[in-house]
Amino acid sequence: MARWEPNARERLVLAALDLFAEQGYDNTTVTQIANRAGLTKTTFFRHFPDKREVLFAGQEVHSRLLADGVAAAPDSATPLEAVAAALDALTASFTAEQREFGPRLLTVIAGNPELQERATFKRAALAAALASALGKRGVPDLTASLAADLGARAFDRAFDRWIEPSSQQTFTELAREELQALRTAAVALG
Amino acid sequence: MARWEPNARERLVLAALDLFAEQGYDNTTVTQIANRAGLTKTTFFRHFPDKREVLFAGQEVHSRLLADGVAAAPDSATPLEAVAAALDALTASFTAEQREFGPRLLTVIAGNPELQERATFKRAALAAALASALGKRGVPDLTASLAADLGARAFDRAFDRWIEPSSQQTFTELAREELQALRTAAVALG
DNA sequence: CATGGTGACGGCACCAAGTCACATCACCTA
DNA sequence: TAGGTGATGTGACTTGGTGCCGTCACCATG
Repeated sequence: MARWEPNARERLVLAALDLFAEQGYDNTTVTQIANRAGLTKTTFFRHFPDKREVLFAGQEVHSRLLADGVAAAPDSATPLEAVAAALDALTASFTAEQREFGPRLLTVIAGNPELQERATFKRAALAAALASALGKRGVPDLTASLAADLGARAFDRAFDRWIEPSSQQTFTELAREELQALRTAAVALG
Repeated sequence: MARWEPNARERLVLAALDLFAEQGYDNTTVTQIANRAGLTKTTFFRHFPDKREVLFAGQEVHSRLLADGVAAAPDSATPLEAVAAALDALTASFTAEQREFGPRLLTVIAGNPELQERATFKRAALAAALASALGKRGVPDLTASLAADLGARAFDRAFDRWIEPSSQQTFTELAREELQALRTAAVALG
């Protein structure tokens, strides 16, 4: 029999989400999170660099999915088509479990400025990954940066719609819809 | 003779900028900043809610300038024209002193992820203020949000150019140039 | 079977950010 | 001259976060 239960990381995430929802982010200490997961504070910080990150871990994976998606798009693809391909790859990686926890996650984040700050930063990181990947295709910086922003924006809006209980469409379908709507709105700015 | 020298806030900002530049953000304690300014840690936190904010304080003023600038634009103005008017108002409020400290400020921020996070958040707050002001003019949400993002982007890019020693143009001129370039690039995405 | 290495965890001490209650002193006004 | 006000100082406290060291299970190799 094992000395340690498996999935320590996942237990920490779930414990944190529970406690944050129950008593608020500020009123929850890292020690409480660790204890609920049957671990200690030290172990928590071995898995996550700081308290906030327990809700945002794994975004490097998302950045890579986006970058690879852009790189895999055909040479003939326009910048926005490449972004669409990247969103296809990213959204396809999401699971039903992630959809299930979505509303609680957004609620907790919405209730705390520190978490909003981290969320904003992570979103910017995703856009930066997209822009960098587009740049490697030869897309001019300004164009790449704008197309990347539309992609990040489409992802956020699609996520909001996807996690709604009444939603029937797939995450990928929603992201494509949102990107198309953003493209139309952007062109109409001129 | 006074017990306290005046301009405590300003002294704290200058002390912080100096120390961050000298020995790095992480290696500088709030107590050090306060002592260099002839004050104590408690007083520092009476002026700034946290250590990072000493470099970003005063951005609420910027948000208000943008919002008021949008509101003051003529009814006939397009969303981007309203954004341009807001940028005029904001950029006109900057002083030669702010330009002088710009490079050091950006260098310090570039050297620390925590500060980059706060900078990203503040930038998003500016865009949100713009978008909200546009919404009050009846601009649709999507359009307002995109136009606001172009505005925030133009501001950042113009600031980078403005603080360069070789720069001859005014901040306002640079912001208008950048906004125009972004508009062109956005329309070309279609 | 024995030995030693590795990896995940606990325990503990420590530093610095941030909070709070209370004291102090200059300045202003009656 | 007395009292009020506001900015500051003092010191104790909580908590996020780091670092060092010990412990135990597992695994490989002889």
